[in-house]
Amino acid sequence: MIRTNPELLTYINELYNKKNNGITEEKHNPKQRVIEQNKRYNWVYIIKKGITKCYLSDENGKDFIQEFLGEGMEFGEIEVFSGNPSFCCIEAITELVVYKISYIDFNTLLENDKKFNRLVIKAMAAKISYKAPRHSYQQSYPIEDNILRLQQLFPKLTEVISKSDIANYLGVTLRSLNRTLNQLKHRNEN
Amino acid sequence: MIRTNPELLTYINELYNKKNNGITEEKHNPKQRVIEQNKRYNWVYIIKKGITKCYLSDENGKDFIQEFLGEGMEFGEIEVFSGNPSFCCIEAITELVVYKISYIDFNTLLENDKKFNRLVIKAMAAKISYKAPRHSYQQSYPIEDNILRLQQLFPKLTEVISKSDIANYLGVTLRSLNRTLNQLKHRNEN
DNA sequence: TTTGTGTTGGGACAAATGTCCTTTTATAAA
DNA sequence: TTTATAAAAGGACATTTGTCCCAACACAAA
Repeated sequence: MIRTNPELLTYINELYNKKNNGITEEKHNPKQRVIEQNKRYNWVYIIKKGITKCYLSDENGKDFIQEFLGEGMEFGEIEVFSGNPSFCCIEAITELVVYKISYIDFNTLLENDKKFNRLVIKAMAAKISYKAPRHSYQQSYPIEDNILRLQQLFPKLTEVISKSDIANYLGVTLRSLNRTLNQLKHRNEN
Repeated sequence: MIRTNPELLTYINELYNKKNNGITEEKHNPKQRVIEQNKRYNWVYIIKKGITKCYLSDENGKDFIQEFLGEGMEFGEIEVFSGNPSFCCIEAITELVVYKISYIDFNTLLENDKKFNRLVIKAMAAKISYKAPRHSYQQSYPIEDNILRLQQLFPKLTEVISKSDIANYLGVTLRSLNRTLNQLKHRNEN
C-alpha cells in the first residue's frame, strides 16, 4: 500500500554522503507535483522522507492511483529506459524530501556501480511483483473484500490518506467506498 | 495485449548461435505449463516462438490473466531478483519454443554483458509501463469500453484467444463478456 | 464575522455486472 | 458410430456499483 525500499535508501544515503555523485536533495510541500504526466524530465528521484501518490489521470478527469510511495522508493527511472515522457504524476502527500540524480549520472552509476545496478533492478522487480497480485485481487473481489484487505495490510490507512485517494486507489467511486465502510461499521455493531 | 520484445529476442538469438552461454532450447505443447505458481525454479525463459498466458490463480479458483506473452518476452526473471517462488503461472497457448538460461548463467550475463544487462532492464521497464495504463483503464471503464479498446489494439484477438481467457484478462465473468459482445453486435446491426 | 472550498457522509434511483442454470455446438475419445 | 467434454451463448434474477443529488462540517481567506 505504502511501498518502501530501505535497502535502496541506505545505499543512496551512503552515496550522497560519501562523494560527489551528482546526487542532490530537494524539498516539496504537500500537494506539490514533483512529476507531471506526459512531460519529459531528466531526473530520477528517490524518496528520502515523506509519502507521495503516483497516479494516472485520463481525458475524463478520472484519477487512478498506482501506488503510494514511501521512503526509498524510486520514480522517474522507467523513463530512462523507455525513452517516453512520464506516464504518471507524482504528488507529495506529506512534507517530502527527495534525492535527485540526472539521467547522465544515473546511467553512469548503473554502468559502473554493480551494487547500484543490482539495487535498481531489484527495485523494478519489486514493482512488478507487487502490482500483479494487487491488480488481480482488485479485479476479482468486491469493494468490501478490498477494504478489509487494505485495513489488514495497513491499519493506519485513513489517518494518512484521504477517502478520495483511497477510492481512487481501489478504482471505485467515493460513494461506493463510503457505502461499503458504512455497511462494515453496522455489521460490526451488531 | 500480446506483448513482444523483438530487440531482446534478436540478441538472445545471437547469443544462442554464437557461443556456449548455457542457453538451451525447449518445446512445449499447448496447455502445458512451463512455470507453476508458488514453485521455485532456477531458469529464466525467453519466448522464441509462440504465445503463452501469464496468470495468477487464487484460493477460490479465480484466474486473473496478467498478460499474454509473445516472441521475445522473458519470464521467470523477477524471481531471480526477488528471491521468491514464482508468483504466476505460465501456460502455453500455442505450440511454444523457449530459450532457457539457468540463474547462474543469467547472473553471469547480467554482470559481464552490458548490452544484456541493459536489455533486461528495458524489458522490465516495459512491463512496468504497460501494466499501469491497463490497470487504470480496466478499473475506470465499463466492460464495453475495454472490449472496444482491446479490439482496436489487437483486432485478431478472438481468433487466437478463447473467450474465457479474454474474460479472465479483463477481470470479468464470461457471462458479462458475452452479454456485452452481444449488445455491441446488435448495436452495429441497426 | 462572512464567504468560499474541500472533505465527509448519505438518499434515491439507474445501470452494470455477477450468479445460477440451461442449451447448443464443436471436437475429441472410446 | 456413440459418448464425453469443453467452448460458446444466453435467460432470469440478485447484487453491486455508479450517478446525481444534497447536507453537514472543518478550515482557511477575505
